Amino acid sequence: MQLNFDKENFRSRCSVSCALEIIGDKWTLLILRDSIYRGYTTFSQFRNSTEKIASNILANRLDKLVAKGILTKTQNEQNLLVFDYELTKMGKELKLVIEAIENWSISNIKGVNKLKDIPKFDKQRN
Amino acid sequence: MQLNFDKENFRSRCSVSCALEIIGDKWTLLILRDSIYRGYTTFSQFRNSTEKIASNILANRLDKLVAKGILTKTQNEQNLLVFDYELTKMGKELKLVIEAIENWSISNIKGVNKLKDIPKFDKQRN
DNA sequence: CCGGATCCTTGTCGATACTG
DNA sequence: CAGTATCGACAAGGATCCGG
Repeated sequence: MQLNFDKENFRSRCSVSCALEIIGDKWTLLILRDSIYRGYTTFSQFRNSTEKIASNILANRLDKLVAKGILTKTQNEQNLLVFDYELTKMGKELKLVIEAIENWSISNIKGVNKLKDIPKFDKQRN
Repeated sequence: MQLNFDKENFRSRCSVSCALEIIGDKWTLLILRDSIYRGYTTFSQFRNSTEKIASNILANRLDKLVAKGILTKTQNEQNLLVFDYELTKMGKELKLVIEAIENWSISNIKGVNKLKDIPKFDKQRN
């Protein structure tokens, strides 16, 4: 699956600008970080993540990511109350973007934690 | 020069989260795109760029980027009314982030323009 | 418990007009 | 030219509530 410029009414045709309209907000890349690097799939995993996103914002961002084809939403087979949000091919490819951001961060901000040093799941859950 | 986690009061110590608090808003990466890929340096060059940022937002973002050490601000020697905003080493290193975003965009959004295909300066200016 | 929805307050955006 | 001032609209964020 692929997005199409003509169906999205972006504000400009610039590749960077279009991508930022999809992933360039305060929370979306953090959700994707959790999905890609920590393996989170459920609403409450994302909600309880480090930066404490509000549930209404989270629901909104998950919806948008599903609508854009970056995540899929499926009912969990073990627990029917739970939905799993999982990366599509498009979503997995964003790993390179997050990697680039992390590399810049590590080089230029003293004292930050690397993603690989963070436990898959925060202590207070599960 | 380098930023320091302990002096910035970021909301978490995650490398990605910290970086996003600096560059992860709707406009900042577009300003940096213009600086890195188009060689823009002045307020009006940035203001007249493709996506038409409002002048108050632009002023705010330029101030923040200067404060964080990503751009420098110096008075132009030819025209003393003009200031030049130029990339520091930290700023130049963000090219890799923008590149990663562009690569993702080109792979996943049909019909976007590549940065190298965009003229250095938009027609209506200068 | 789980995945939201709703309400409400505060903050930010963005357009326009204006100033030194 | 490089910003400020103002103001309405909208989004963020926090708290709480709710159906399954």
